[in-house]
Amino acid sequence: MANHLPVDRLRRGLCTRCRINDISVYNVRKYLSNVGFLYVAVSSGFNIPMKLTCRDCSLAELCLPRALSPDDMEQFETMVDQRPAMARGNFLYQTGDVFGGLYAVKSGSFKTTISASDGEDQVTGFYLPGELFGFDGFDDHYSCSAVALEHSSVCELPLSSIDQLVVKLPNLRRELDRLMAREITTDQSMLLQLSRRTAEQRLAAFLVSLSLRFRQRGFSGTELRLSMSRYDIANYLGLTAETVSRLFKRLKEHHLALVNGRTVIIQDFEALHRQVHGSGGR
Amino acid sequence: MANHLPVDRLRRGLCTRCRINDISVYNVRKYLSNVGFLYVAVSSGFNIPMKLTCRDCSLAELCLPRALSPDDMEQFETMVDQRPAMARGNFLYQTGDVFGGLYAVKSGSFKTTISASDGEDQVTGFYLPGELFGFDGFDDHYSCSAVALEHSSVCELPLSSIDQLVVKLPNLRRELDRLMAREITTDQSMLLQLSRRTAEQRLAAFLVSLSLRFRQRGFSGTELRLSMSRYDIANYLGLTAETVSRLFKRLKEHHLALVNGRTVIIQDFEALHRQVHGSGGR
DNA sequence: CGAAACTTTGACCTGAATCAACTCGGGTGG
DNA sequence: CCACCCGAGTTGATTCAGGTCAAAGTTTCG
Repeated sequence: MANHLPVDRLRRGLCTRCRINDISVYNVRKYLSNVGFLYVAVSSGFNIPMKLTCRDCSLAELCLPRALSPDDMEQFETMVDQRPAMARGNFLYQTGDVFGGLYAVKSGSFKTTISASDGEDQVTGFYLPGELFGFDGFDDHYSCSAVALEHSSVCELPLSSIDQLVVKLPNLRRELDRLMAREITTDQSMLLQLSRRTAEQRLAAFLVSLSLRFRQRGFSGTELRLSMSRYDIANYLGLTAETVSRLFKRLKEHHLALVNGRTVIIQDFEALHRQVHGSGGR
Repeated sequence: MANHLPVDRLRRGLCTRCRINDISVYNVRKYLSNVGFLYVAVSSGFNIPMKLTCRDCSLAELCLPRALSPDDMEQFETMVDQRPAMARGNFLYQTGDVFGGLYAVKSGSFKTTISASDGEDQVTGFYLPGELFGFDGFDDHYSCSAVALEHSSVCELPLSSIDQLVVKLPNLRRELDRLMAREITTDQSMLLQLSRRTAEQRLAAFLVSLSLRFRQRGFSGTELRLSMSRYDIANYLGLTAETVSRLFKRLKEHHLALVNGRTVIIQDFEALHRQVHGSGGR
């Protein structure tokens, strides 16, 4: 069960396999150094409490406070609460809960879902380490539910802190506005996806987006481990699990990607990219 | 060419037919008073410049500053620019334009569209008087284009003003956050619409939403005049114009609504509402 | 080790897209 | 004032992408 990650990230405590960024407290069994990469296998050791500052966090340059000066960062840190790790399938918040604050993924991953009156759910987003979510609650109550897709942990920025901080740190306000705008933009491009793209194009877009986000986080952009089920992917893309399964099969046949269970190896990123932006939808 | 509206709205200058809220400067030809309603016919008189304060605006209780105290409102007013009226089909801003500010619809209506790399457009929203839009630009550049669907005018809240005001008026900041969150929420419920609902349900939801919004604005909730084409509606709902046309026909047959060109008379609101929330999509 | 949850595969069906006429209404210019 | 034109809207015939149902694998995890 080995995986690779850049040395400097390991030093600062990022584990790629389980994506928990407190690797220093983990039981590291074995590692091999190799041209800037280490192969590590990890086990157990979850839930060890440890106050990690934002400055030390391996996700610092991806996360909310990245726009802040060192001084501002210090103020910011004191307002952030680190939540205990959560098991897969647990809710961080549910539809209708009073807005408590925003959350940054520290490790693991989350999905947000909105539910129709008849019980049908729609997955509205997946969130990877360093990504901020919870904006759907800014209007007093969360309109979505957030569920951990695997063993995960988050940092919380409570509403009260936000109100205090945005006055003191105008940069933070701008950054929050920007992130919120980005949430709107991605939702809207999803609208375009869902109504104007074929199933094939949607899946390609999904893989391309995941690949880019993984790479940004220092993971491999070509070997991905999906933390969400076929059902979640299908639901997110407005398809059925069966269709997603068949599409994965087609990707294999066309040598665009190797898919085995939840492991995806992207063989031809360019081709996938072309498929997304390729001429016309349906 | 007559239409009705509450007396108190007329005094404050709201015309229902053309939805221009400077009716006092219009040439009112004929009116009949009747149990709190007036029937008016209006003509010509567009583009007469007139500085209208937010406090006098008939949309005050719907628009952005509604959360402000009279004192705050006074500060707010000075920052709002009234833009000249625009003809149908003109762009207020286009994809890629540098973010200039947010816009509130004063009269008429707008659509926002996002365009795919291949030129295909997707309508992401329709905006009625009193509604605020332009949030898609908060991340430096507008990701959508905004087009006037009819003769329309807007109030502009420039970015520089926003930055100044949110510091002075915390209520305004909260209200902006709330509106932005609402934008996210409606986009996400559109995601659900597009991927989990049948064509019939989507159109029903569209009509229900329009009806409620018209009513909120003091217009009739049962007799609507659509300012957008079948193509726009279809595009917004992820359908084709042909399908929308057939669905309207079906609504007529089932006596749920009378549709004639761009005039819609809702006959059975409850039934439409049930259709939206009815058990299961597809 | 075994149950439950997730995936894959196949056969079949259907809702909405596509393509192609045709109609209607409003504006224009002779 | 009317003939013409053009874009918007309607209607019908046909097609097919992706949904549905069913049943057999395959992980995963207690």
